[in-house]
Amino acid sequence: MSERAQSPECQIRPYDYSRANPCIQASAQEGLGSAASFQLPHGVLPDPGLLYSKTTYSGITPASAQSFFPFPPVASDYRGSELQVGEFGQPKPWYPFVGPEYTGQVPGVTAATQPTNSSPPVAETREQIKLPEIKVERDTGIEYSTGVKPQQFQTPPTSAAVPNGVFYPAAWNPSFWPGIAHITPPGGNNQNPTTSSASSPSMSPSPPGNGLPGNAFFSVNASQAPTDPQTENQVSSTRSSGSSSGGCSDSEEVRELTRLLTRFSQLVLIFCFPLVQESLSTEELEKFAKQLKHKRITLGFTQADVGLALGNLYGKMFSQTTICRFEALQLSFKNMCKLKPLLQRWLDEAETSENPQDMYKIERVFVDTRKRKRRTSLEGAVRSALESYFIKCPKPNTQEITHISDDLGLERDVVRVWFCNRRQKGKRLALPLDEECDGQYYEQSPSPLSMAPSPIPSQGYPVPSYPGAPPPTLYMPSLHPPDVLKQALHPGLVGHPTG
DNA sequence: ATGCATGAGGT
DNA sequence: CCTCATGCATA
Repeated sequence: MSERAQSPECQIRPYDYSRANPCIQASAQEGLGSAASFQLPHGVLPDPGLLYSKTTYSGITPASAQSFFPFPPVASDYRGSELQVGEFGQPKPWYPFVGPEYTGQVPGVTAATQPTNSSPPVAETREQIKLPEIKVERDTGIEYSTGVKPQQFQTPPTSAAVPNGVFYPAAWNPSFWPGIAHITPPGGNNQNPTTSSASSPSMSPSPPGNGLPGNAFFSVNASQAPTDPQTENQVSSTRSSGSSSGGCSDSEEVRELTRLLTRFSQLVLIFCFPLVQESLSTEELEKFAKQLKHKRITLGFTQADVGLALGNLYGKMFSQTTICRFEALQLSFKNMCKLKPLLQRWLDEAETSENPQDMYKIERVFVDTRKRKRRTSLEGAVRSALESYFIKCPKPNTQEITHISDDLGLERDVVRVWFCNRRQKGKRLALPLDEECDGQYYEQSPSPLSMAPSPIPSQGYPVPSYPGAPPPTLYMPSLHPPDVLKQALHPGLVGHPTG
């Protein structure tokens, strides 16, 4: 591999994920909780060539900006960037806000804070199964109201394939993440994770439990894997003995305890290992993402297929969206690190198995009981207006949100969510370097919302001059490469009416 | 591929 | 109410 050591100077990537290793740190330190702090070596600079970002941002980049990673092949071109400063000798004209704030979209590594959690709420539910062809109506029109709507997860039409969708009853336990679920209560309730195991099926080709050497940890046996009985006395033993309180003698108990401890430690390893293991660098992630995409395509899988396959492997599936974002390196660094091992395993299996296709192409449909609000589609003008507001104040307070919503005729919540998403997007895409600053990133300063796009009369918002907020115009630096320009063209953003 | 939404954790 | 991870729905 081309690893470059990243000497400070040489650095390659804009911001590198390498710094990261949050996981490791975290685990080492407190065990997962603290992941939040990643820091980059400041010495590292992104390459000059990559500067795009800031600029990009200027325009409020619409979508394209997303490419934060240098990912040539894949879709995006990358420009990364990041640094907030023009270290390269460049002045950073583009910064609208003062320092910390929003620089632009740069690849983002967000400092995350997630402790290991991440198990999606839904997952469990989903594990329910599906029925063969359930066609659910997507929008029943009713959406939000009542009920439950079944959702189906089928491979997209576009996708190549899935001709033979196999449905599996998802029998696994809710434990999506290897071991996690069970860890806690070793003695407690997870007595038999195995229950469902029987059904696990499809994955047959690769033994859930042990097939992968390198990834042993993932074996997750504990959780879902039904198949590996042998694995250390797994559950069965535990469970049986445990339950039979009466029959056990002390020695047995001791043994049992020992076993539990052993198991526990194993689980801990399983759990933590991945974290540690992936001390990935940006480069590695990029490379892996490319590889994944390439192989995936070669093997004929769609992103959705992969997401489903992960469900089969781990009991935790992912959506096409997530896989897509992974390939495009659009997830936070931490998130990338977390998913990489899973995808790696999938890749390994897919490659090794003879006909992965059969194995993995499965369709599952589950029912999700929750109702979801219908997605609001904001008009271009409205978006532009929001962008304008965002430029002025990325983090509006309640009052400001209200103001904006009134002004634009949107629901407050819609506005709030829009800002949340916008910030998230901005972070994702941008900025890595000092994440430490992240807090400051979008500071909530007195926002000068006065700048209403067009219609907005400055209602009474005092317009404190945003400290960092320079004239919007700045955002559109002329520097950008073509792509940037495209983005810039985005309808309203650019113009930002100075209103 | 991406926009808007949801929900778990955190403050 | 925020951030983050994720995903449905859609462009």
